Amino acid sequence: MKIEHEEIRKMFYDKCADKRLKITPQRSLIFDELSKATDHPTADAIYKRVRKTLSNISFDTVYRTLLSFTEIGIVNLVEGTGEQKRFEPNLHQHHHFRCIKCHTIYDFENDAYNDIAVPKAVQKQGVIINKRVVLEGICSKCKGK
Amino acid sequence: MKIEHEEIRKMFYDKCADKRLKITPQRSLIFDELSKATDHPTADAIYKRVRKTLSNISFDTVYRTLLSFTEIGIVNLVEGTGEQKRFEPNLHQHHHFRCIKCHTIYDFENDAYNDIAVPKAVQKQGVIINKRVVLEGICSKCKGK
DNA sequence: TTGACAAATAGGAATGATTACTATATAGTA
DNA sequence: TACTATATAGTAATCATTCCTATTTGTCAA
Repeated sequence: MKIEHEEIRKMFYDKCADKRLKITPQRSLIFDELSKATDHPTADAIYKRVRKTLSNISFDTVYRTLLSFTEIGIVNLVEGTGEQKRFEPNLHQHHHFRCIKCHTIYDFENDAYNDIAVPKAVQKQGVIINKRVVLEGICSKCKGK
Repeated sequence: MKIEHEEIRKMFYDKCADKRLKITPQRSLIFDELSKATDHPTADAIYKRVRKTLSNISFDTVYRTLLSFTEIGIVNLVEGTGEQKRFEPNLHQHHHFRCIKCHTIYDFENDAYNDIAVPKAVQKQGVIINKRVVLEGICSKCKGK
């Protein structure tokens, strides 16, 4: 556990250095906070969490930082249908089951999905960077509403 | 072609009657306009199109109507990463290739993707209504920017 | 280690999408 | 045809996101 945390931190430093992003206390904190998160938080949720440590951090900084992290690939934007942006750490490939009632997103891993073949027709249309399966439905909690 | 159009229209009437949605000129027009669309338009884009026919239709009506259609299943909300909501007619199952640069969404059909198996673990978490594969990457247009 | 400078930040204001409100009009039904 | 629940237009309010500016701070080269 400890070791993995160190690895993640090293990846963060390396990637930032690589992409010429300065390591600031704000960025370190935001990265740590999102790395811990398992709930696909919104920018506002992260803002509330980091304010406990850096009480005068601005929302804009949190928001911009999350978008920067997304651009350099250490954070993912979760696909959704137009609500607030939601973020997640980009630590290992996984897929989503999304409840259409409560909008909760459940992560799951699946090797078959990771290895899904890209159709030839699509290969011609561009370069594929990411493959994600989205299962939509109604979760158990909402089913028994 | 003519026949398919009639079928789509019948489906629209049946589904609205079924869900107790009144058939209004506004709704018919919005449905027709989206059915023709192949570009995953935003509510605003649909608003601009229907205004050519109903010049004083309100944006709110268009927006609410699209959301109603989504709820009764004759329209899909396109999964994205937090930009404006985008809509598409729900006429046949398909999948998406999304360019992370220009945000264009390319539709494609693929039987293998339609038939993808739902993991047991997910089956326990809820009822799956929809399966969608999202391929992300950079499209040819953006590649040669 | 220090100084210079591009990059990043806080705070707040502006923008743009979405939702809410209300008086009026209308589709569906008896 | 007349009634009634819905739907609509027009507008206002809300909320997420982005922009702006003066100030601060990492980073890098000397």
